[in-house]
Amino acid sequence: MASPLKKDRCAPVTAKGEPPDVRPVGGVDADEELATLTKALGHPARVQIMRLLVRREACICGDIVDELPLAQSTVSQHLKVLKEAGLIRGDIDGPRVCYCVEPRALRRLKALVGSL
Amino acid sequence: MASPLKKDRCAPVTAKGEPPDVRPVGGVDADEELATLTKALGHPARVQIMRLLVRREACICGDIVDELPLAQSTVSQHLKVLKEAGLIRGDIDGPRVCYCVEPRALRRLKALVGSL
DNA sequence: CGGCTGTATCGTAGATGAACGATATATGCG
DNA sequence: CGCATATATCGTTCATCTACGATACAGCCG
Repeated sequence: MASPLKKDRCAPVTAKGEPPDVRPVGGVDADEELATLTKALGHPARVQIMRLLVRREACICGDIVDELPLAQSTVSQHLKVLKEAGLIRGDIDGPRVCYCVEPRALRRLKALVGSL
Repeated sequence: MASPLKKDRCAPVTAKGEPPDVRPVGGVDADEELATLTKALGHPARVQIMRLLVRREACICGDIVDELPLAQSTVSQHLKVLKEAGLIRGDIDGPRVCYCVEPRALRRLKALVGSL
């Protein structure tokens, strides 16, 4: 049903050709940033969403709702939290929205956590 | 003033001789664990506390209160959150309490974040 | 055009979080 | 013993989070 390609719309998760992140991993700003990112991730549903988006190497759309035991509006709220933290991106794809991981933010998160 | 050694009381932060963590980094349990750990870290004050405890390679005690612009009771609450998440430990050291990072939990957090 | 579908937003209710001051508890000291 | 110090806990207030249903909105399809 529907189009056979519901994924492979956003940028690839494994973006390798980008410049390295030169921002410091310490200091007050970095602390704030780490707190913001971890807070956004600090809910089981949002962890699940991130894993879904990472596992499928492309992004999926509202299929996320089907994977979680939550109402559509609730999932949309969680997606908004992740988006506002910069961890994911939502590209409008016709009537639906295609979410995908923002590789830079994910790498940044790993760097900040790794600096502890 | 007081005793010249207010630190160097808890276990070393760099515990190298421990067995590797064999728990899976995926699955529902891991998702819950990651959410719990990141939620605990998801506040600027708690990030600062973690950094304080990590930077001093040994643990410090109530000096944390002096470093943060928060009331003593508030700091104590944040320490409780971190402790309940397993990220730090508090060893009673006479009249004070000596907090230090729990290296296993920190490594676990890094592994879980790294698995994303 | 008009309806269908997918998504976001609104409004609301209950739960949790953050911060503080006040107070309790425990330990060492004189 | 009684006081001083260090930390935890209590009680409270205000803000934020979580979840839901209802509804609004936007694009496609017939």
